[in-house]
Amino acid sequence: MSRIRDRKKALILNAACAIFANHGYSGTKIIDIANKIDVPKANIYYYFENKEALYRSVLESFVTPLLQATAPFDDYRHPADALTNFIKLKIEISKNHPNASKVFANEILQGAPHLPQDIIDKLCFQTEGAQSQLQQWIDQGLMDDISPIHLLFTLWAATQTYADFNWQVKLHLKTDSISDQQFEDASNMLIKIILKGCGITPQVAK
Amino acid sequence: MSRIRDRKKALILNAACAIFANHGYSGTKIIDIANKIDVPKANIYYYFENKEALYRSVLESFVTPLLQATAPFDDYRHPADALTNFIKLKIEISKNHPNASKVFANEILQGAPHLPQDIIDKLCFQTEGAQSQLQQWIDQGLMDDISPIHLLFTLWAATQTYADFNWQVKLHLKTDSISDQQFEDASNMLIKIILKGCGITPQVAK
DNA sequence: GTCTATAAGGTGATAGAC
DNA sequence: GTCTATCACCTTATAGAC
Repeated sequence: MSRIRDRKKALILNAACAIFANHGYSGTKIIDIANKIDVPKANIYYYFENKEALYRSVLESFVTPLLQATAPFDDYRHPADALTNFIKLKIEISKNHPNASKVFANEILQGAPHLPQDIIDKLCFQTEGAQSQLQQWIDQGLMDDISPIHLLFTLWAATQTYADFNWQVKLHLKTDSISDQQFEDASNMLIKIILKGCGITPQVAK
Repeated sequence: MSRIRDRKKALILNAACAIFANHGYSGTKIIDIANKIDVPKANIYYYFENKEALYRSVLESFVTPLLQATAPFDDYRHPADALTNFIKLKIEISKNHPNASKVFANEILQGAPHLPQDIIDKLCFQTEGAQSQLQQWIDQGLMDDISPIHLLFTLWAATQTYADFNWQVKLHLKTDSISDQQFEDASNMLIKIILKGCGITPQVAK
């Protein structure tokens, strides 16, 4: 309703996201979230019913960008464009929402004990669509015969890793924070390897 | 010393691995580990100093196979063989040690708060070696000019995903457990995409 | 809407009998 | 080597004043 309420909810959600990402569900204490944004602990409970509801809100906040990233499979007629844009979008997510990505990854890692069924259904539906689109392109001879679902697993993993395992990425890139240039390097390398590896030749200019 | 002691330690370690994988460090209760193998809680404390020591032992148990997987970069003269074997070994690890892989992944995800420095050093050392080997092959014209470290990030992510995110893999493959055939499919697809994507032509038979 | 104080419940770790 | 009983501590969640 009120803008103040929404702003404060967003503030809490953002702080919670960071703490949950670095400590997991059980490792996160409400008091740590409260301290991070200098509010009393009870105030958190005024805006969110309990710890689990807060956690689930963090999870849900990540679903929208995640679903949007799959849009290129519907929007483009040629795999070169679709895969290029999909990779770019997924790397953008890793760059802009590393903490939410980590919370989500941790959730999947542990077997999705808190993930609502309707979210699972949405993700499955999108994945089915992407799979059948890839299969069409294979049938049309626009790309090599590669198992669509395994290709998706690789694309998800290779793009997410820049968020979920950014500790490792920073360690080996010897940097404190991954630069825009490095995200672009990652994106370009992946596009190059995936397109060439799938035998996709760029669409002929019309 | 005694074989009985070692067997029991291994039993506890194995149970701990499964629980830590599914609940994280803080979410894991010693009593759950004890119940899983029907021993009293205090018995766990007889074999391991405390919760953190037990957790660290689980982490350490995964380092040996992890380091061995990188061996192909030293053992082979041609990127086709090295990458093929590296992918095969990493997929094998995902198949045989999914829980340990999850514990390790979760540790990295959270910024490696419990990972001993000597393990970090070993991993860095191996990675440096693999990077310079890849660079040599690029310089020799045996593969395309692809950032070695970004290629490694992709290889790690794409292989690990079959262990760490196996919940998701099972969901989309519509199976209760990933079959040997499916692991092989994953391995073959990755080898195909990566070799072709990196412009690597198989070594000419001598 | 905000915050202090406290209730209620659970967990890591150990002492000490066997 | 094994196990029961218990301690000490900590966290979620709420009641009730402001």
